[in-house]
Amino acid sequence: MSHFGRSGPPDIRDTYSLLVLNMTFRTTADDLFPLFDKYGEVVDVFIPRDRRTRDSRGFAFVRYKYAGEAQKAVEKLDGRNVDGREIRVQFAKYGPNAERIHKGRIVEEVPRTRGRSRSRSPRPRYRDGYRDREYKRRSRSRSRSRSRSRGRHERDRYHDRERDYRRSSRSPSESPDYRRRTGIGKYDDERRSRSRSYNSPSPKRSSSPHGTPCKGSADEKNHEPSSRSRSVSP
DNA sequence: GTTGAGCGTT
Repeated sequence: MSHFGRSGPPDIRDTYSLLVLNMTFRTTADDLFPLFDKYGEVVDVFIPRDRRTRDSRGFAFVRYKYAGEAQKAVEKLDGRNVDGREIRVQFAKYGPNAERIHKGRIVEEVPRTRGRSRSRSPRPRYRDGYRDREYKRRSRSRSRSRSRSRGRHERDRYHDRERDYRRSSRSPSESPDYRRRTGIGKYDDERRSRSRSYNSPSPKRSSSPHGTPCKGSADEKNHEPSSRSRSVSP
């Protein structure tokens, strides 16, 4: 029944997309469909989810067949309590392929890179950039609210993914060990050799005389005797 | 198990 979003976008030619925000992370399309279907013909309900965890991201897209119904749903369902949380319903602003949408309807298709459209719009991300800058300026002791949990977790997850991918290296040729073994990493050897020549104390080492007059020196001092005397043996 | 501004799919 509600296999929306399972086979890709059905037909967004003459549909009006609504963006549902502030909904629960556990709300699914099955929960939204009946709600929105009561106010009009819902063509598709899609909830962007994580690619790996398949977790809901907290918002959904509801496509209506007619703008009037969509508008009605926006007026009626905006602020409706769903699963113990007031959802925010509004017209989608951007399409799946970054098309410009007006009132939920695509009014400007995405310019294909056919070469014809030489006058490609720079399409600057003022939103992200501005937000980032503002966030940077507002940071310091402003770590309140502004849940960027997704971003942080996303990075960590991606890191984990990369690590997993590396660990499960399908072909040994992609393994660094293999590269070094084959001799491709001779540069690494050279670099390592040069780096290994720590006979001459490089000034950029951890022990900077007048670089880290902080507790680092204290720690070193603290660790020096124990490490040198090495009297602490099991 | 958590999270809370946002704009999207095999």
